[in-house]
Amino acid sequence: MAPAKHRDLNSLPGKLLPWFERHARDLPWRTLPADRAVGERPDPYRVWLCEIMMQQTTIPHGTPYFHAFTERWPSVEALAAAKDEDVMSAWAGLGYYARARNLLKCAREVTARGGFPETEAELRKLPGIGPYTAGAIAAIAFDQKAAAVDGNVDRVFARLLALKGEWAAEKKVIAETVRALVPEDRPGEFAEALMDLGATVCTPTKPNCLICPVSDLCAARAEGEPERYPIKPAKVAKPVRYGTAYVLRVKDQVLLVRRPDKGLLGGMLALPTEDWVEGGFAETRPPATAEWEDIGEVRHVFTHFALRFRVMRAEAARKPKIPGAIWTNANAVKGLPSVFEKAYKLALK
DNA sequence: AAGGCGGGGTG
DNA sequence: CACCCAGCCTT
Repeated sequence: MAPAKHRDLNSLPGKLLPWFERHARDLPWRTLPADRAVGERPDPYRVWLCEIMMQQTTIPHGTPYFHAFTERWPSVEALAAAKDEDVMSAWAGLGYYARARNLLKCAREVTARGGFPETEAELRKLPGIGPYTAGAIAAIAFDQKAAAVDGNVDRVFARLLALKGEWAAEKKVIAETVRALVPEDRPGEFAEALMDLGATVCTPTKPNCLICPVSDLCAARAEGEPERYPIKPAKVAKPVRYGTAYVLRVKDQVLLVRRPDKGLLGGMLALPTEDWVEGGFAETRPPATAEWEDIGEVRHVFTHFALRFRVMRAEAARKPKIPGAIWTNANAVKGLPSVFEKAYKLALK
């Protein structure tokens, strides 16, 4: 039996936590080490909200949304009582809209049961809470001995251990390694410290090993090319899809629709559009008969394809009967996902 | 295990 | 252009 790789890292928490006391990022949802030391704990609602919001999202992009949500819905009960369309609208532009749908589901389940569960296993059962988020909430909000392994932590440990194997398998090694290192007394600070190390020191392209508190433990550093890790599979090229958005004006109103809950941009307010296809622009099927004018094109990149989006505009004297139509004041349009926001802005010119 | 699912910032 | 980011869910 080979010795576990984490055996070499037993001194890591003792080096990392003192560093964190000096260099923790002061984020709006955090309770810093000095305040934790005198017994303060973060509000579980804010911890949960920020964790969901920051999934696959940069802190600068997500932070304004965190402020907007906590101001408008200060508690999980307040959020649970919100209207679906208000929450989806407030989430517009943040992306991964299934998060917003699950956020509401989760808020309502939590409110119904009288508060957040405190263990990783129970948190994991709630919608939108996966392995990372369950560990993060349990550790940060409830002082549970749980690990929070996000992209930062994956990168840090890929380097500490100089992992060269298949990435999906190595991520499991990392998860077990981190789990074994979580200190009993300060699991939340340990989770935040690892993330901060990855975000501010052990960065993707130019890790700053000279200021790293655990560089002496790092196998990749010893090899000399830490930036070579993590070794991930090559990404496949994104195909291009083509689509058309329709901006139909009737006096001061514009035609919007709501997309079905499942699938791309699910549950979001949108401009009418057909399915987007590869190979070129298809025949147009506008939502109403009118004098349609080709306004131009916007481009947008999604996770697994790029979109060339042609924008058509027309003006009608009266509102045609259109099932599902959401007629909206043209100057008060809000809550559109970015791709439709781009298209609509083009049509306003 | 693999693929769907946003958006913006950075080099 | 590519890669990355406080990942989760479905199939």
